Amino acid sequence: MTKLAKHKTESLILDAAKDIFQQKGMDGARMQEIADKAGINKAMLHYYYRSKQKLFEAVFKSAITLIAPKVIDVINTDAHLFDKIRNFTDKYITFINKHSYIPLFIINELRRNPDVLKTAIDTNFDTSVREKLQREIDDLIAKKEIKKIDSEHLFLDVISLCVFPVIAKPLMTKILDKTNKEYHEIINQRKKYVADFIINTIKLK
Amino acid sequence: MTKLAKHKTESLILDAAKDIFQQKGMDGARMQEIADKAGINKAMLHYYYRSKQKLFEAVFKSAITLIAPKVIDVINTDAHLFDKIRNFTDKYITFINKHSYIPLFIINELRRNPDVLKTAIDTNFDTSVREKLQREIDDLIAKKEIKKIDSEHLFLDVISLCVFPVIAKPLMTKILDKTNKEYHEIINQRKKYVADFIINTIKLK
DNA sequence: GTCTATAATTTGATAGAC
DNA sequence: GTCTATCAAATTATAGAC
Repeated sequence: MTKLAKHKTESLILDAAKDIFQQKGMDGARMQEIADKAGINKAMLHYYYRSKQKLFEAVFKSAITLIAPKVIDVINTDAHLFDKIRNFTDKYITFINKHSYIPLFIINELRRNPDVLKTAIDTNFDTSVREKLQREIDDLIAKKEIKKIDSEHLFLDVISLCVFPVIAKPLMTKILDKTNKEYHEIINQRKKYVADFIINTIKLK
Repeated sequence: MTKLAKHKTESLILDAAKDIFQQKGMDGARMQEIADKAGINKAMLHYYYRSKQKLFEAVFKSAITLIAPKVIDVINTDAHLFDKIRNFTDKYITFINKHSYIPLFIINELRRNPDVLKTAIDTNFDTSVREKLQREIDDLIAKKEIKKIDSEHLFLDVISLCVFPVIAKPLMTKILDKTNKEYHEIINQRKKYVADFIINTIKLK
């Protein structure tokens, strides 16, 4: 039996658990529903993951591990800051739009349980990435290519402008009185719009 | 017996329910916990609100009714667009920072149940407000005070920049490696920072 | 209107056969 | 490893006394 086949059930369970947990959260998810989605018996969930809490933690870690590199890899390239921003808004909005449950899932569960899951975050976001970004910005300020800006606010700006319209999609669709298709088109426009917006604001001349 | 005293229990229940539901969501909230917080018996919850679902809907409607005017009132003043933006970022960040559970509560529960609660939203956000904003923007574009901008993207920008850093506070505090106090200070700075950021981007000359 | 007691149901978890 | 059957605890909801 191959290693893949050997652990086939385990990965079926994890995939199903991702779907259900990310959609309904820890409290709303039902072990029975996960088992049904995986096409196996409920007892198997406990055989492989012992408890709902343990299964949830596996899903949470996989979500962080999936999304963190999307942020970090862009910052770590050698491209110019403007290209990083353009690259990021395009790739990141595409990604979270496809996996639109993940950011809200992380935000929610971290609010409910701020400490227990810190390991997953510490492992994936280290300070060196932020320091690298800060140095790059300081450098461009010195060269008078951009205004004197705060890297932390800039980071928050970019993330906010990309993520919020996606996670608040059902609410904003109603407030703006759009169809789902129309709102989807607005999100697509933002891949370029957000980058232009940010770059326009920070660049000198 | 005064009308206030007559319904004292009912309002004790609603206040307690707001706390618990907004903190833990529909699925995580427990009727017993709400009763304990209200200082009355669990049976009273059902006497006044029949079911958990009905009590939840009362809380949801009150949250929408509390937050919607904060957006609408600012747009409806006769002030210049720039002053509206400055006024909004200041007042809105102050408000949601104080009631930081409300935006996430609304976003979450609307995701889980997009249709049932639409009444509460339709009642509070009507199209005339957005049309008024659009006319004002068109007017300023014609006067060449601001660039040609899309009012819907602008609306999303302002809301995103104000709300996201607050609702993602536990996550962003960790990613930016801040203490709670330091992050709180960053949020405070944004009351002015966000307005400057937006105005700087849209104004001509 | 308010309480105690309890019904009815759901759900995470386990025992034990195969 | 996988399944069926079942337990034990938690939780919403209600009945009925006061």
